[in-house]
Amino acid sequence: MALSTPTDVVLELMTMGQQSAAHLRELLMAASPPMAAEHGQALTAEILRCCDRVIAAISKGATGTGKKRKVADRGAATCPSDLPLMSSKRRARGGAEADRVLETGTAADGFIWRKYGQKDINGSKHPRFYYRCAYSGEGCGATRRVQQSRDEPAAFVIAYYGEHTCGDGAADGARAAMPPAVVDPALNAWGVGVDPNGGSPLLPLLHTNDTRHCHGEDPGEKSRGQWSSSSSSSSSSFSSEAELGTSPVLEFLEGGLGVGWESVVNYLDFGCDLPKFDRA
DNA sequence: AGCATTTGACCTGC
DNA sequence: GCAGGTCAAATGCT
Repeated sequence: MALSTPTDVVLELMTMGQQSAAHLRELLMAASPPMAAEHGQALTAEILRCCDRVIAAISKGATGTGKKRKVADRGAATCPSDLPLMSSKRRARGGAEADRVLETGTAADGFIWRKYGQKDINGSKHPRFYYRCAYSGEGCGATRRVQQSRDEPAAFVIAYYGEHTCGDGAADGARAAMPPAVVDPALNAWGVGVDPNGGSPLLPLLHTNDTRHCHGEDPGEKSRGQWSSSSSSSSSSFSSEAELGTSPVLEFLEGGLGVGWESVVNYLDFGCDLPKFDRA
């Protein structure tokens, strides 16, 4: 592949996805019964809209302002399926850059996550990563766990816990670019998330009491330093899970909609410089 | 200097 | 005792 940057790759993949969706729509129009065609067209239209938005956003952001942290600029071609290969306690400067994979930053779900832990999980050859909303300092209790799928290494199982109370309005737009493939943890089955409130059918299923759309306060400060250890010692006292039951608020397997989405999501989610949806 | 990231250590539940 | 989840010191980057 001659795609030199992650942005190029994402653009290429999104374009592929866009073409596939367009093709699907044509097929639906030609072959499906009216009802199915109607639903199918709505879905494909949504997919196309998402592709357009992502492409537009990336194109706009591809001009080089990408300034997450340095790591975002490095991992280029190595992002997707190579999960971070941690070496020693601290990666050596310089040398291992090619293998570097960003682990935090803007994710495909539009929220900004910060990694706070990593753990080797029994029976899984891939470690599990723990992320917390970057605005947890403001009391946002959302966390997520990311684990590379054992069966399908190119896919990542992501589980969300807790609720965003950080008022991330910008995330709404970004969220529209989420992959449509959703696993309902209760059903343990694939499906297309349809927002019961009439939102984007591409958005994952959320509990109805999910309060993601919270007050949009200015997240002006771009960084908050170390986690204000307000929760001090009781490490597992995180309450959101208790409030919401034992199952994650949202869980889905990224990579369920074919090569395009899978790859794109992997790129986006692991930090290959998704154009930042400005929170300010 | 300040903030982000890494990762070993610690905590908790089973 | 073990495994999963979290903390926080150490370290790197801007």
